Amino acid sequence: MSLPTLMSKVQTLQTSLQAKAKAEPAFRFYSLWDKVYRTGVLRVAYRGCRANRGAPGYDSISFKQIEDQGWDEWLERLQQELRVGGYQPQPLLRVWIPKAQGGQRPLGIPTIRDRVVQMAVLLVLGPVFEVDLLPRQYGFRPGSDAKMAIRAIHFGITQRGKREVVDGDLSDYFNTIPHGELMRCVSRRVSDGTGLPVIRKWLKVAVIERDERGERRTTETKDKQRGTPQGGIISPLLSNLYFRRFLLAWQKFGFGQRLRAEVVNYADDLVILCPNGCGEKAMAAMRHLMSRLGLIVNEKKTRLVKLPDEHLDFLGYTLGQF
DNA sequence: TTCGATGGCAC
RNA sequence: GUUGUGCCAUCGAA
Repeated sequence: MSLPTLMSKVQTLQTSLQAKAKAEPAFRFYSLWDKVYRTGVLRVAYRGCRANRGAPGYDSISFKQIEDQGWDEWLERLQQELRVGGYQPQPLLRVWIPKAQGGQRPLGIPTIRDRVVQMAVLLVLGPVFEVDLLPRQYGFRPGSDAKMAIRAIHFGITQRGKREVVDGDLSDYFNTIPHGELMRCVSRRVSDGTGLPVIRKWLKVAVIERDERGERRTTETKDKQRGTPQGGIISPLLSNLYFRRFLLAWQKFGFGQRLRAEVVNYADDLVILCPNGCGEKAMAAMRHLMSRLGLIVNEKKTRLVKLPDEHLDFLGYTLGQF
């Protein structure tokens, strides 16, 4: 079948899954795995991974090697494994990259094989969870970008008169997300007996670090029962899914109404727009809820900004001096 | 409008 | 030695 046809078939699948999720907010999808290993989904997933032109993982197998050997046969073998349930994720390759503000960030690079499977799962699960994510979550989402988040903040400041802004930052967010709680977020929509264990394995796979002396194997996420790999294809979605819990708690405990405080979220960054006199309370409430969620508020980077005297730096923009 | 390449930005 | 999601821009092919 031609590539455009496969693409449209995948899109049709995605829109129907999303429509189902939208129509039934409490529906749990019980047969998602059989969609993950559909030929169309796997081919689109492979192509999507290749478009990134990313480096190989632990097994050192590159896109070129896969294609020299025959990529459709490679995909068929993978499909067979996924179908009979023999699929096991390979370890992640640890690479340290320098951060912009200094320090180093640990990447966990999956093998291309695991990246393709994760992409296939994202193609299927993404449209489902997209329905559940909240409007003020702007990071990592189709059709949304940093500029929209900035516009929302700007609107809150100028049109709604919010003059106290909590600039919140979480320390090492991806690596601190608790597995149990996260899997509960996934299980709210997914009851698939094959898919859920695979996602859990992705969270818990070993990490291989290479240096001059050789290889070192660690099982940090399995031991701490926390963290989603920085480099995993579904990690951004999972991070949004877990941050949603904070926003739901914010709603549930009535901080939005009581303090008239609106939260805007982009990945691990958040801003709380508050009227005069509410900023300190909102910041304290945020700290409390975050610790309840097992997350670490970065005290050095979290602060209360009082406009218009002070300004706010967020997502590469500076707000407050108009 | 939809795919391929290149570059940039946010996290 | 550099993963990932999303967005934007340019070029190319239909």
